[in-house]
Amino acid sequence: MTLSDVARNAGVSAITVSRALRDPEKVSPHLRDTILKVVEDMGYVPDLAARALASKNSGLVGVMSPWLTSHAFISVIRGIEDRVRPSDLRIQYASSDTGPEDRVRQLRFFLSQNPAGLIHVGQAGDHVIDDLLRRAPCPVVELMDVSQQPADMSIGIDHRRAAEAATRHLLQKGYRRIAMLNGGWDFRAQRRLEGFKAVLEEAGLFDPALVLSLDSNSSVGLGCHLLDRLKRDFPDADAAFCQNDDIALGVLFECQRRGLGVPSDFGICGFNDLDHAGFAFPAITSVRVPRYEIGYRAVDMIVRAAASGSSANKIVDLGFQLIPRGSTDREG
Amino acid sequence: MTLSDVARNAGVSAITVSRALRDPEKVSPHLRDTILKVVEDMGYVPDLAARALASKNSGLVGVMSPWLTSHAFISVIRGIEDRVRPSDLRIQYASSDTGPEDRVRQLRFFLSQNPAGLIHVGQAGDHVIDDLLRRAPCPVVELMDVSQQPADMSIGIDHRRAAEAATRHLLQKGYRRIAMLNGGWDFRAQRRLEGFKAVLEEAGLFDPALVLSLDSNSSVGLGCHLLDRLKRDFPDADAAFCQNDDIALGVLFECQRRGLGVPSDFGICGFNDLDHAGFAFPAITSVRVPRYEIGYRAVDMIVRAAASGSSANKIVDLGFQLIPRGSTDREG
DNA sequence: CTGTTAGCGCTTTCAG
DNA sequence: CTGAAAGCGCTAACAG
Repeated sequence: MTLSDVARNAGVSAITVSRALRDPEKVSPHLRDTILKVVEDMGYVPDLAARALASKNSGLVGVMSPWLTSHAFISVIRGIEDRVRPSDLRIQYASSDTGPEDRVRQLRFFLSQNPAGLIHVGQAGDHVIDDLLRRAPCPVVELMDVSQQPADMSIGIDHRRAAEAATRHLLQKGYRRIAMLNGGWDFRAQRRLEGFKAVLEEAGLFDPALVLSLDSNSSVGLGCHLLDRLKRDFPDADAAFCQNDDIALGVLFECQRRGLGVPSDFGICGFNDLDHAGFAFPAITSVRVPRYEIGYRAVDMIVRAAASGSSANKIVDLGFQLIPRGSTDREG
Repeated sequence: MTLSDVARNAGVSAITVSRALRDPEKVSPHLRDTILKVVEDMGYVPDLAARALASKNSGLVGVMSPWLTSHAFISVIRGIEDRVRPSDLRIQYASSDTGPEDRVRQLRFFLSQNPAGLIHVGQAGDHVIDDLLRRAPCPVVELMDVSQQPADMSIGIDHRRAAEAATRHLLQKGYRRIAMLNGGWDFRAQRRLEGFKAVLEEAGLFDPALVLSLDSNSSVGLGCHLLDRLKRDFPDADAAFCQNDDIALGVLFECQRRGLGVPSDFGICGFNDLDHAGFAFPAITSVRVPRYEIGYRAVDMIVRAAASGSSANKIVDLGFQLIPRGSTDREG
């Protein structure tokens, strides 16, 4: 069933039906009602491929992230979806955690579809990707560290400063042998390491041996494992800055298993302020990142850039917030 | 830049370039190499909208779920992505947790795109949706309880039997005042309630007052909250069958906060066997659902159905597995 | 194996 | 406010 079928039944031309559907204002009220009724009755469904081809406007926003399936990204997705719903855009997600060549392939796929916008959770230093993003014929928002120059626009927080705040907090609470526990070393994690290192060096307390990392598909398990290794090799370690709250949760459990008192014997600070952090026992100190808002505003930036026709290299720093809780709550 | 541009530069006709790109076998090796080189040099990117329009084949698989952003769905997505990657399909996700009319809108959106397949995480009893799915001109896989008749195909587990197994386990361990703690009551949760109820009634131990539920956007917080309410109103409650592992985690934390011994004073059984269940202290007994495989095979079923042209009302029961752990490990 | 012709379903552009 | 004509970029179907 096509637009012409509807047009015939309504006694008008195809283009008028098209207008009644997309731009009701441009059709006389009477005709509009007739047409919309026929559309309804026939159960007509427009063909988006044809529409995209004819108008060179797909209404599609591509989201590309290596962490599509991470707990932290869930809130970002919620924000994205909420902002998209009232618009006439659609979102298509692609995970890019499968090596650089696949990443390029995914991006090409998006570009094949005349996207209305692109949201990219960056991997640093991939020139091919950077180039493609820079040339993309649509607004591009990078969800990343705001300290970097984006291809087009970016939104996020300053991860280095967030790490500094967390590390200072641990120092203030009197912890002295502070470890940093990590999953993979993506760009953000590296920025956090810089902040962590800078603050501890200033205090004369930085020990590179206390920076542990390991790839694992279970973050909670990783936390258990890393604490285990840490306490085995460095029994005097007295706190951990964990790169996400799942790791922090694993560390907490492992402390409980070993009978290590938290926060008295060992302090734990997480990152992201996921759901469970505030409800754990003890509750886990964490760095709150406005993830929902990052997703929401990323789409918003695309909508606005598309409307105004220019994006003006916008960089939005949404800021973070350290949330002190029981897991570090002892006298400094 | 279009196919014709490439064709001109390669000194062939457009259709030959088209074939070299999609069906290299059908073009002579020499010509193929020439063409692919020109494509590469020019950085030609095919227009998927035009392709979809001309071939009536979008290569798009729609995934619609009310839990796109739930922890349990993450593994399903991983399975989906892994199976899609080597194929020439693309996935588009839509969340459908925003009311029935929006759900229909989302589905229509997919249908507007000539999807190659549809994956639907079902909400029971929505006739409009059921109808649309039944009429859909493509393979449809429902991720749901396998006890139901699907519109086309379905894959999953039998939630009622899973709940029976979990409840029996709690009985075996000597728990007698067993509560069921729940988020929303979707279809699966209702099936689980049936199983829970049946087993307890058989033992003469079912008490409807011990079935608690509450909507909340924080599952861990919900677990804390529900345990709180449970112990306040029913101090003799001695175990909880939680509808997911996040709730179970909240219950565990709340028990710790109250000084309730787990598993001695209170038994906890979760559902899904999420990452953290096995690493908690004590580790949390849970029901393992093959979520990754459900996603993987769902796409596989679509691919096969598309290839064979028929789906034959396939229903695949992947089975579950009760994983007994510390949180219920006491002498019966 | 390669090319020609026609047309997918819609929208743009330009007339009325 | 409405319509006619043309064409978006690609591929099916047929021919050579």
